[in-house]
Amino acid sequence: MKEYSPKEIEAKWQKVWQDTDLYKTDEDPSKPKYYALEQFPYPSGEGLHMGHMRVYSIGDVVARFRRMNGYRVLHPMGADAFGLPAENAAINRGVNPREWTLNNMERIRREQALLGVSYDWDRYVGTCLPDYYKFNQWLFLLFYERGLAYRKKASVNWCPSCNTVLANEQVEDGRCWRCDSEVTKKELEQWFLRITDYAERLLEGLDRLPDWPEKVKAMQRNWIGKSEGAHVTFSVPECGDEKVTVFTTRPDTLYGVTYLVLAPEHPLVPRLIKGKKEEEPILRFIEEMKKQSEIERTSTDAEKVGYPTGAFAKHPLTGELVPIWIANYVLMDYGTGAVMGVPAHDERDFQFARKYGLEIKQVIWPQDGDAPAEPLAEAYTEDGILISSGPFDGLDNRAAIKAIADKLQEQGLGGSTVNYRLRDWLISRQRYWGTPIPVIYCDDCGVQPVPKEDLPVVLPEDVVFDGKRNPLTTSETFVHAKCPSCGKQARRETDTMDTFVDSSWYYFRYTDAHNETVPFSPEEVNKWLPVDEYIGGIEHAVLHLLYSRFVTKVLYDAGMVQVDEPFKSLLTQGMVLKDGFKMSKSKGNVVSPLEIIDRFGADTARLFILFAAPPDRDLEWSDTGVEGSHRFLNRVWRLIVQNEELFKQEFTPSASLDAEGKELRRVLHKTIKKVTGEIGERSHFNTAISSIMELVNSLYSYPDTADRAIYKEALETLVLLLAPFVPHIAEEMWQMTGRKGSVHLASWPKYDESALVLDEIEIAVQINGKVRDKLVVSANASRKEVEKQALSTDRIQGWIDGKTVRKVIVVPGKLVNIVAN
RNA sequence: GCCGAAGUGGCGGAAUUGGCAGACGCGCACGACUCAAAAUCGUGUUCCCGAAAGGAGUGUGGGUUCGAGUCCCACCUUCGGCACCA
Repeated sequence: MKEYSPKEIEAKWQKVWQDTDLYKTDEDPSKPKYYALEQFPYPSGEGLHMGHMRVYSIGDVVARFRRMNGYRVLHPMGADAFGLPAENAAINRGVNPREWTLNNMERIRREQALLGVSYDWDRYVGTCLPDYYKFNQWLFLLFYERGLAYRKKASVNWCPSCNTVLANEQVEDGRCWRCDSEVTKKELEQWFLRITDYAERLLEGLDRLPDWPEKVKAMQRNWIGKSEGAHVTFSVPECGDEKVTVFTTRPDTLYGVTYLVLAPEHPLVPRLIKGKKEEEPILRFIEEMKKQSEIERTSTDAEKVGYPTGAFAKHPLTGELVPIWIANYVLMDYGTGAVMGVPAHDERDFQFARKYGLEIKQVIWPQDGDAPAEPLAEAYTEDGILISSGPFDGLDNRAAIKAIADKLQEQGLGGSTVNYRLRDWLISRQRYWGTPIPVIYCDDCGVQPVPKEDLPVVLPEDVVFDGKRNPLTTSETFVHAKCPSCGKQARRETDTMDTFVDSSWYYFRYTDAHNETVPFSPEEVNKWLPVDEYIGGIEHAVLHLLYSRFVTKVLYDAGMVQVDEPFKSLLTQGMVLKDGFKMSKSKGNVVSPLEIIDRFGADTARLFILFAAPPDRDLEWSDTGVEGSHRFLNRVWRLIVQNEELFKQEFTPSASLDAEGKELRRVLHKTIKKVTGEIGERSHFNTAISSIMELVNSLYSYPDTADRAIYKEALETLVLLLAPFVPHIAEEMWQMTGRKGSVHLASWPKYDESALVLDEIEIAVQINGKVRDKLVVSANASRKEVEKQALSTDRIQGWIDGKTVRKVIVVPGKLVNIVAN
């Protein structure tokens, strides 16, 4: 008998598919579209790992399933190829980043092909190639024209190890997302994209994404950090017209303010303390704060430390003077960098007031409680009724939030406002291997964007990689440029763009990958977007996925795309674990996909990874599990090979099937229904596969003497059902059944609801909810008949003997429950 | 502290609308084939007691219901995100 030899057939079919352009995108406009997309890989020097293997296997099932179901499917692949590792390789190994990256891209592409994935390689996109990054620059200019790209001097996150600034989203627990070094602060002039303008739309859009995991939406909501409250402006009489505006979510407690606190970096601080005895210690304190790392500064259990400035602010409604303090717990980059202290109704303020002996004034009182205990033992943060609040006394505090904000508004002293935690996206990077920001600085004309017709601004080759400076600053030919406006000598921007800019629009580019004049044409992009299923890792929940949504909304506003959300459905695949831990070199628990493919074939590897867990859950690698999957494929293989003779025979479907044939037909159609639903509706590939396994078990126990026509049909259908999961072996077996043409172009089988109906059904008979007997009844038996039969069996009679039957519940087709006592 | 997800056999996991808990696979045990082994095929496999009948059982405690892994209330544990956020 012919042996199953994955090596041989996988190489054979991969070549055939390539030679026949089998996976070239179907453009037939009469078919419904489907865009299946997996996050493109970062071509590091490591090659393919199990995480890749998993995401591509999932995406490939989705794409193949849709193709067989009559969709025209876009299923492209590319590489996210700019970024630090290539540049560091250049420094450490003395290689050229471009060559290094192109080699890695080629390698990962080769390894992806070994998985047997159905990509349209003609649409390949590599972000480090000038024909791609040209349009990063084009898009930057679009943002600039629309007032969404701006340059400002700000205190920014600096990674001392990567020698570059980072966006807020790229700092995790005060550490660099890539190298884990502690991030410090630096005052630098940098380019930002105005994502904060889109905060509300980014938040609101999440409600229109029912097919996104709740988890990711929650993370984005958290990150955007919407907070409703009010601005309140206090004046500082001793400083003339100076004002301090605070943000609060509790304007209802305004009459309980007994002090203000400013962040140490607040611009007003120097004026408040100038010439006072407080000046010296406060300046020392500010210096100390500056030296602290982000981690120390924002740690929840850091001791609250404050200093009085000696200055006082005038309460906007009472006119009372309250002391102004500065303290470490107030952050300059949230709200206004100033807060009002209401110790009676805020735990943190309470703590602070206790420590420094500040006044605690209660202004809210429980609805039906007794007079407030003096002094308060802890902050009262519940709802209640206002007291000691002038005209607002007796008002419910919820109502007072609005009433007091309105009053402030009326008097021009503040009013309701919304605050977001989200900061603008800092995109400048002081590194070489990225897209040059297309800007020129002219002494006479100022900031000058590079004209679109001059794009791309190409990365120069004459640079020095010494690990100390931004290499671009070492290229004379690059730095010196002519001012596009006046033509005089000018200086070119040497920073490059965050690579997350590159990946925030690549899925548009796939629709029109070779367009030389614009990033993509509206016709092409509108044919395919939104992405119907986007598959990738959870680690991009607030990075790539947030940036992509932002960029899409800007392109929507610019009239370039018709969608304002790029990814209709999102599937975040879990990690691949070994012995309970993420695979990593340092743990020494890495299993190489290529080794597995070499030993068992890609089909086995794909099958195992899809079968071992639902896609969104972490998956525990199991060597014996892989062997099990391989065993299953061998089992299927033998089933087909053993029946090669059968496939040569023609059958006219028999008018009446024998009992076994009928049962097989029922199992077959049940399987089609199950597999179709599990892939198409639920993305539960593990249960789809398990039901195929059950079908195979049925085929193995099907007697030789029973109907052959249905047996043959079941075998052929089995191959079709397996095709999305294990494309090579399915293709080989499809040929054995005598079919011409690829199984991957065949139609997905349809199920016949009437085949699912049974003549007789086994139902459970319960007494008081416990199963006591089983009963086989005719499928069309009436409730009454079923009840009668259930009550009449010997076993049931024995159980109800001496008891009174109170009630009998008949659930048709399922069970009978007899209530007796 | 706030938000999100999850807790089911020895293990991965299944049970889609409240209806026979443990599908499918791994592992394990036994059997067949074999001189033997591998491969393959078959049988069994939640736990306890038992010859059988039975009893217990989906993190814990309560509730709703004829009936709860599934719904409600209160808690525990684990994982993930945010957080001196005003």
